[in-house]
Amino acid sequence: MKITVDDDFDLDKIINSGQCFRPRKTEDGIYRFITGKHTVDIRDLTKEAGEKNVDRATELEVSCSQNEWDDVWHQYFDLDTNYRKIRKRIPSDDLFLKNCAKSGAGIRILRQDKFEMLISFIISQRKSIPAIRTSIERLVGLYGKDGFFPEPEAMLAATEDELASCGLGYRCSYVYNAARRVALGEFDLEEMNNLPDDELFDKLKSIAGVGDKVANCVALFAYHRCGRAPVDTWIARIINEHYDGVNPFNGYGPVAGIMQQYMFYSAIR
DNA sequence: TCCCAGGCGATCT
DNA sequence: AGATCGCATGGG
Repeated sequence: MKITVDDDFDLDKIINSGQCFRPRKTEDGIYRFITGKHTVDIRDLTKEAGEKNVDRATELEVSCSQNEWDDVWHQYFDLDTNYRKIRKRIPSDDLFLKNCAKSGAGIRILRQDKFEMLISFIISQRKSIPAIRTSIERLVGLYGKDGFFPEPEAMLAATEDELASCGLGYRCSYVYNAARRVALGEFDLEEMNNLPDDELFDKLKSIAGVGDKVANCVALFAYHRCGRAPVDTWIARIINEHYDGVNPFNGYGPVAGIMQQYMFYSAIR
């Protein structure tokens, strides 16, 4: 089925923007995304035709039905938000950000699975992105069904040796305890969707292994709190080198997280 | 082999 | 509050 997206939309940038770890591009140029119990294969017909242009629409060929696209993937890719408009509203005196946004045009802030983001970003601390991917895929292999990310309940049966075999190292107890607390209902990740940003942030941080950075990543990439801007080593370096050590993200208001993604992508690519 | 990775918690001052 | 330090593995 064909889908037209009349806004910034670049799947290569999305899967390489560090916000997701499982989506991949196959050798045939097909992008595979998985969220919850849904999988979709996408081809970018515009890119294949060599006609990719940030100011024009993108034609996609998707493997799912129109209903599934509308119910799942439309929201997942945040297609109700106009990124082009947001990107062009960046004031020209912030030249560094403007250049980052130019190189990152096409990135979207995905609405990803809450439990998957929580576990993934707990794992992410002090790991390279390839190493994060390896650990997550091992978790999926051990506790997931049919290639989907594990249910929290499935991880209750985990042993320390099994988790260690996923390369989690000292994060084993963090991952196990987070999964246990979600499985036992101590943390209702869906209910937390109703909390204001600050309360969501504090609640996430009450999980061992979740600090400022991980809590902001979960808030941004699972709860779509686009005013949150995670500060990691890359962003900290940018703040020091380009903003005189003063965190600029408060000034970006409700789109701070989007600006953070442009900068992060620009830094790691 | 060596170095460091999308940080965090504990333990200081 | 702010600074420092140890931490388990895996990529490059």
